[in-house]
Amino acid sequence: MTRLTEYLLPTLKQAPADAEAVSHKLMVRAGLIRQIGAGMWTWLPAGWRVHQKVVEIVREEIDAIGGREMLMPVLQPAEPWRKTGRLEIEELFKLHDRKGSELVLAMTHEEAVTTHVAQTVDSYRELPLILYHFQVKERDEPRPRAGVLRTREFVMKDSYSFDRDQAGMDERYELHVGAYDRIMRRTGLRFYRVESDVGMMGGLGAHEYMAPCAAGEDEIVLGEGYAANVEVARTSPDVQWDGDGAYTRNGETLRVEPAIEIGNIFKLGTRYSVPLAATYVDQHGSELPIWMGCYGIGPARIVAAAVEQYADEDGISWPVALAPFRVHLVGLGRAGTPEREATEQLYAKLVQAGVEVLYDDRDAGPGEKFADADLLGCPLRLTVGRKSLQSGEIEVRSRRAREQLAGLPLQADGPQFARLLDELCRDLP
RNA sequence: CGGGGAGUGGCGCAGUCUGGUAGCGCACCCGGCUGGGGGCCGGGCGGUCGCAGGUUCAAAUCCUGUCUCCCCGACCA
Repeated sequence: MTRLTEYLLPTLKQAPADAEAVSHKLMVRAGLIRQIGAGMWTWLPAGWRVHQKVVEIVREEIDAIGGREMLMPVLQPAEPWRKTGRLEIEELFKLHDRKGSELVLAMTHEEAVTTHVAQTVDSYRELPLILYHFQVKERDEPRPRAGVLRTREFVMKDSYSFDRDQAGMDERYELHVGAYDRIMRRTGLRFYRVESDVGMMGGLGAHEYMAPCAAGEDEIVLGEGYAANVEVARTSPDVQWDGDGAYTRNGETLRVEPAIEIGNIFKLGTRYSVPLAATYVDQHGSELPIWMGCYGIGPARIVAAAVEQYADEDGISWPVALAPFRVHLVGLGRAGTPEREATEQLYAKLVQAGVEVLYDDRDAGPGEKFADADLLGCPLRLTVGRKSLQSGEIEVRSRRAREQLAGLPLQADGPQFARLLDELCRDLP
């Protein structure tokens, strides 16, 4: 799989001086991301593995509700944006090509996807439809902050649903609620689905998926069977707000927690289909506007939220589903020693058995290796040293529980290791 | 956009007030010791001090302009 001596994992003892958020500090320290400008971040190999773990979970669940993956460009003509009235948005990057044509860098893809559906869908027989992609979004943020929590360029999964009528749109919306619930559950994050404000989009309903954590930019109001963002709570008839910090509902005092928005789902209605002329012909021959919904997820924010929620003083502690590697194998002793030889053999077996393993084969001291393993935060750490040769056992440590688990037999074969490690991971948080 | 702060080797910093030719820790390279929680000793490499202009015999240091980055707030379709 991966040997550390052949990898790029630039870990740091000290966090960047100006970093404030835990995820910002730790993701840089663990060698997952590096900054190239304000709100512009590179994902280094280990960080990108985590990002893509999220992407794969999202892809599986959106495919499962009938989503069709595609890819639309970031660079787009300005005209459709003018039609929907969104060319005026300040966060939208605008530019001109050498001929002087007006272009934009897309901040979402309603204009593009609706244009294509308008071009290609004619009949009620072709609806409903869910289209989605993972694509970079560009936003001229007034203030990027906190590492990858708020950036000017980021990958988003955005899906769009197209229906014959409002009831159909509501159905597609509910499918997304189910898919999003499953996605968030699978990531291992603590999250809430909260009612949100329809805002200036003037839509017909919306929810946000919020991950509570200290670096969160938003606040959510929580009670027994109740979760909403503050804007909604303040205007809700059954919630009393004293104008200060305190909220009550049916006599219950509600808690307020900071949280990161990791996803949102939105009933658009005909907000985009009307200006972009996305219509279909129904069974009676009438031309009608298509009913739409849009659904976003930011994988980078899920990654950062996972770091925020589970970090401790030694570093990151990934949920199993997001970890860059399941197993961090530490080989003690220098090259040529018997314990190192045993580690090499173990590594070969793990690789052959398809275990996702990062092997620290550096010629470094044990303290440094253990510290880096804690910092990177893979769920299981296997250690092979002189003790292992004597006992015949590989030491196993859980990153999250920070405790030694039962050792594994050094002499087991690859498939046995794969099975034992799978079982161990199943029991981990 | 308002307020605050910062740009000096890969990272973290000192030096700037009071001008005199750049330093510390870590990292890195070489040699040796060590080998179960960032270990030790010795020897090295590396910096047009963000950029441009000015003042001066002399500028990291003073002046002017400019760029960039961070934090708080506002904003966040």
